Amino acid sequence: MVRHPLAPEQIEAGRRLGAALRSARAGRSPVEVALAAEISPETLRKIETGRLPTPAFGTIVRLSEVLGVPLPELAIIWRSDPALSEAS
Amino acid sequence: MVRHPLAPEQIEAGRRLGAALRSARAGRSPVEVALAAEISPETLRKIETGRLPTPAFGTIVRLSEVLGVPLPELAIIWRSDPALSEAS
DNA sequence: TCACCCCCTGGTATAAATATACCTGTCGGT
DNA sequence: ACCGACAGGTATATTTATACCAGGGGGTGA
Repeated sequence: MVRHPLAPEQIEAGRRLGAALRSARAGRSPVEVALAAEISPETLRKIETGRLPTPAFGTIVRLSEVLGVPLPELAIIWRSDPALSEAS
Repeated sequence: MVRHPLAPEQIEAGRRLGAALRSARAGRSPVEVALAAEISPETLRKIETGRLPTPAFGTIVRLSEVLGVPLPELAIIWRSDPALSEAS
């Protein structure tokens, strides 16, 4: 295999990331945020809904700036595997 | 067009990011770091040389953890456009 | 009620890029 | 002579990023 399909954990991580970004957008217009982050509104929506689970680094950097969410916080959300905290 | 080709600035950003990651790896073995970050050694080398200019968010997150480089620092490196500081 | 308008969902489609693997070769050490 | 790190080429399945579509709800105004 030349490129592994995304693992279920990564898809889950993408869902958490997207949900966090959407809640961070709060009341702001989706098009306004997307254009400010220099991505298309379609792409922003797919990221928020988790249909693009692993966006490019630069895309997340721009979104974190536009939305005012610290990058480490997004990293924690992305890494946090619910199965781990469950197995305490 | 369905997806824009990478802009020259993004390729430059990828070069800076890769160079920073390589210098952060310092003396460590490339395979050791790659496996710790759960990516293939080939991929790590391509990121370090800038041939993968915009890696996935999770890939950079794992590398920043393994190498001990703070994520915001990588973001700054990625964003810093030399043309901007030149135009002071 | 009806007509808009905006946000949102989920489907299809497609060029460009990632992530992986293999290969040939160079350069320093040992 | 060998080995590990490195560069760069080719190849390919999977994914991103973009765009379009048909439609569902929730307002608001005529």
